[in-house]
Amino acid sequence: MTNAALSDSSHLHEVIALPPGRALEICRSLHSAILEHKLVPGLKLSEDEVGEIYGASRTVVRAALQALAHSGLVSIEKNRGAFVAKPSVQEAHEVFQARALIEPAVARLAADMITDAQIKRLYAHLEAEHQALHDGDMGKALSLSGSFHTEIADVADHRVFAGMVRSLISRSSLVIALYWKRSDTACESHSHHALMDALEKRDAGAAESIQKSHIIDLHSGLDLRSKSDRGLSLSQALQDD
Amino acid sequence: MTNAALSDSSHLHEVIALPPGRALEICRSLHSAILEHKLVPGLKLSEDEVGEIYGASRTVVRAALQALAHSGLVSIEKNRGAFVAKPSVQEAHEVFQARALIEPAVARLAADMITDAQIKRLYAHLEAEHQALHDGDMGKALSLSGSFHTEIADVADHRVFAGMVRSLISRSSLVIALYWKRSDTACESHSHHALMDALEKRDAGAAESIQKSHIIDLHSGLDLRSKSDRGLSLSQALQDD
DNA sequence: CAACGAAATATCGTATACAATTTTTGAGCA
DNA sequence: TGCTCAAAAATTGTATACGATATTTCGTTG
Repeated sequence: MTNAALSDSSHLHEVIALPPGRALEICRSLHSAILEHKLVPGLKLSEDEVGEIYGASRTVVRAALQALAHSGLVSIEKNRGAFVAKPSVQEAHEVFQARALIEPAVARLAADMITDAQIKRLYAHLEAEHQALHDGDMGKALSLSGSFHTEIADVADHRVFAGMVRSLISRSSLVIALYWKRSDTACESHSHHALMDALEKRDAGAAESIQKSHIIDLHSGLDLRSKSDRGLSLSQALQDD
Repeated sequence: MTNAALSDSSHLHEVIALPPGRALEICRSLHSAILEHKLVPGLKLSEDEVGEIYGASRTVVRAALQALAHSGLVSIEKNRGAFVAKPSVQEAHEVFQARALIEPAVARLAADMITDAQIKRLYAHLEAEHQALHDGDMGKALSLSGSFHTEIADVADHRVFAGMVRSLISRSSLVIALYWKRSDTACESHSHHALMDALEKRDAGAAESIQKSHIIDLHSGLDLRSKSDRGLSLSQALQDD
């Protein structure tokens, strides 16, 4: 089970705008599952099926799916149903461009107001991330790696930016599921440690520039060539026989 | 009636993530009404009442209200219902801080790729804004003033930023309804014309800095002192008798 | 045997009914 | 008059039923 203290779903209600209840629970559960890559992009989320799994009626499930659709994790097609979203190459670029603009500004804010308790908490988070990697639980490691960013936003105590970051992190998770090309997912934690150093020194400028480099680095770890550039054209595929 | 060609609701489905249907129509209608300050912050949006107005069942109305809740225009309280959102002073600051970061970057992008047809369209938009002011239709003028910003985002052709700008503009409208202190709402259009000059020259740097100044100027037009500073304390109110 | 098309099935869209909760009302009392 | 509390009314939360649309199946035909 995901450790609630280190998961980002505890504040989800602030960005999901759903009142507490079963719809929110289903929403959180699906959210976690998608972030851990247990549900792959494109997978169909049938209302009946989801409802049966959680023991809820379609009314409730629909509310949850619509909430996830609003945050970009699910796409709903009229009269066809809900699917785990499949961000296009274009959207993948846009998500990381937005992160490169917003997250450094958020890191700057966080450096100016972080408390000792929060520093401790973030180190514990890194430790959990490290542990998940050690255990070979990639899904959890990825999810924790993302929620590290949302926790920075929480430190900045800026609801509006925090909401944006949460949404961007979620979509990044889908982008990574679709387009990640690097094998060394572990290198991430190095950047996170560097950011922690800057935060601990309350060095806002350093925090901002480290975060910016980190996002750009992540962006460069994606294979965002268009399909035709990736040799998946029909003619080439047929020649392989 | 709002001119559809100049309203920002035509692209709403992209950010609302609601499939076409009556729910989206209700959503759009309420959205416009809130942006035109026909519905004031804090107003209760009863499901039955809204449903009767639009001739739809509560099921559909609920979907619309939840969509609006997610975009921050409506707040839903468990077992109490939906209300037009009432942003706090803190949130008001945050919304304009976010705009000051994002919109200048968007203006820069827009300057790099704006077409002649889009320039023409934007000038027509400014003309409509001017006309609304001349007619004394404040609600429409305010709404058009906001949608000018979302149209810039559309020019930039960046879905992710456009979605954020749309959401921020909507919330700004609520903030203005609650906290606007300046009487000269017309001065806005001067900034918009200056931005158009920069866009027409494809001067990305100028567009960025003009937009940043414009947002900061708007922010400074708000009275965001906390309640106790505004002389609305209980003791002072009682002394007025 | 592949292509087409119609019936059968499955899934979503919407309305409505009932349960749970909140809000209002007003009777009783100090 | 003003307060308390319980009953009534109103409103939201959820389940279910039915109609509309999409998908699949399968028999027919060229």
